[in-house]
Amino acid sequence: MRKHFPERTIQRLLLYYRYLNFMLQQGTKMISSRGLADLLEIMDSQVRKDLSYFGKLGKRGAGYDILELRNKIAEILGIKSKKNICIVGMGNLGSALSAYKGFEELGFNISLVFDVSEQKVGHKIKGQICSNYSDLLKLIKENSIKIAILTVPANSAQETALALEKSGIKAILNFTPVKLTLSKAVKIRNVDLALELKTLSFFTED
Amino acid sequence: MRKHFPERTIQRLLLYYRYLNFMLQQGTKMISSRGLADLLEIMDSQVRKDLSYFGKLGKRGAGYDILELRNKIAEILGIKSKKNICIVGMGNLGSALSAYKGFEELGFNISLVFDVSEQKVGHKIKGQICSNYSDLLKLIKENSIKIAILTVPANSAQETALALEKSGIKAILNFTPVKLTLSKAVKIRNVDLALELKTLSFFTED
DNA sequence: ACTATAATGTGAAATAATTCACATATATGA
DNA sequence: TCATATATGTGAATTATTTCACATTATAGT
Ligand SMILES: NC(=O)c1ccc[n+]([C@@H]2O[C@H](COP(=O)([O-])OP(=O)(O)OC[C@H]3O[C@@H](n4cnc5c(N)ncnc54)[C@H](O)[C@@H]3O)[C@@H](O)[C@H]2O)c1
Ligand SMILES: NC(=O)c1ccc[n+]([C@@H]2O[C@H](COP(=O)([O-])OP(=O)(O)OC[C@H]3O[C@@H](n4cnc5c(N)ncnc54)[C@H](O)[C@@H]3O)[C@@H](O)[C@H]2O)c1
Repeated sequence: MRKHFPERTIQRLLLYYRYLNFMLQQGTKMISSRGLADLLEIMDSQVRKDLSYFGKLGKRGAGYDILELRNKIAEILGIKSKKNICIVGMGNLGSALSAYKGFEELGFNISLVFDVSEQKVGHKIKGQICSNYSDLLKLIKENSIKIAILTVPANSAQETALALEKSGIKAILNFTPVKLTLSKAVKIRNVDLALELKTLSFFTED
Repeated sequence: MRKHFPERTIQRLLLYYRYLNFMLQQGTKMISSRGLADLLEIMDSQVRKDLSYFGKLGKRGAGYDILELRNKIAEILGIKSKKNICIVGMGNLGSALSAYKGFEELGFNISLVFDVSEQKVGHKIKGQICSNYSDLLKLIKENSIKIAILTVPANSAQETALALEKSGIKAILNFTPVKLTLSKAVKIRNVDLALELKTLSFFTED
């Protein structure tokens, strides 16, 4: 099985996964590529192509067994094994994210959250006790955490990212509007919400 | 002169815009496509191709005049004219977004925020007085708002989206993990944060 | 058992986005 | 002024992704 799939394919797999789960709850047993495609408003051939990267998962003439396909996708995406993550910067956005159930559903567990502020360190925020940023290196190493969500102010972003790299973090979901510069060993994904809004707005008639 | 460009081009234009602003503050006058490209870690030919969609903006042998280019991009993206937007659902995420300065920098103004909760309606949240969801139609029409950010719970998402459509909204930035079904006249852009995290995680070695 | 219908899996074709390569223009220094 | 270096703008080539088209297999009805 190759390790070079379009990123979009992986993202669609996740969307399939959500719908399959929903259909399971409804008690449906089988679904066709067309059925899935209609739900997502994409082409059925796209669904088949996406799934075909990972083997022959369907049955000609019948479609896909929902339970089987759901489990297969969970396996492909590694959803069964919980991954611990941390959030750095428990301000407006960080604390909102720490309360979000959607991460858990995809196999993540927020096991540490950090801040520098005296008001926050040692206190519960959305059910999580906030750790001190000065213990970042120690705690992340101790807990072997590999993934971090970065929600500190823009002007501390690069510095914080360096600390994360030092502590052994291998992937950062970066919400700051800052281009982080780290070694190639750390994978960075930028989520730029202002950019999302502007893109939407640009392609909208008015 | 719109609509036929890759979406990614528009997004990169925004990133160029941020860097150009920064360089202006530094007092730099000119920048080459290579210079910009290095900052964003992309190809210089990509920068030139992006800009070439909008005319001959540079000077051979010299590069791009930063001020000129910045203004041109602002014009292309329509950043000079403020656009009013609203947020529906002032919970964890909605209230974090309402406090975000990044929207304003790209020409947006959050002029209305809505919730259904008695605790919130009529009270200030992050400096904004929260309006009652039951006044949505009236207030959005009165203020001719065309863009909405949707941050209500998943199970009210579709219903709320329909209300937004009815009130004249033309674009929705949807943070709920729900596929909204509206007429083609309303542009929808989904921001799926769990999906972003999972995509990052999938393509990370461990 | 047979026929009509449904649906997959996959090369091939089409479409989209990126990168290359270079002719052309400008700038700089001797 | 001339030579050299710099850098744009853009077709052409390449690479990536999506869609088509159909041979193949399964199902359901009679
Ligand atoms: N608020 C939003 O909705 C939003 C949206 C998109 C992007 N962002 C970006 O996310 C980041 C955070 O935004 P916010 O609105 O939550 O800001 P905020 O000021 O509310 O929160 C930042 C938090 O980080 C803490 N902090 C500062 N330095 C730190 C460090 N070195 N280590 C750990 N914690 C540190 C602060 O004490 C504060 O609690 C910013 O970069 C912002 O641009 C925010
Ligand atoms: N919290 C996050 O970081 C996060 C991340 C990604 C996506 N999301 C999604 O965003 C949405 C909101 O998440 P949240 O964590 O802020 O939830 P939340 O429960 O904190 O907030 C939801 C708010 O919406 C209000 N509300 C309910 N029905 C409404 C209606 N019809 N009109 C207006 N307001 C209404 C509620 O009173 C509440 O204040 C959810 O769909 C969630 O899946 C949240």
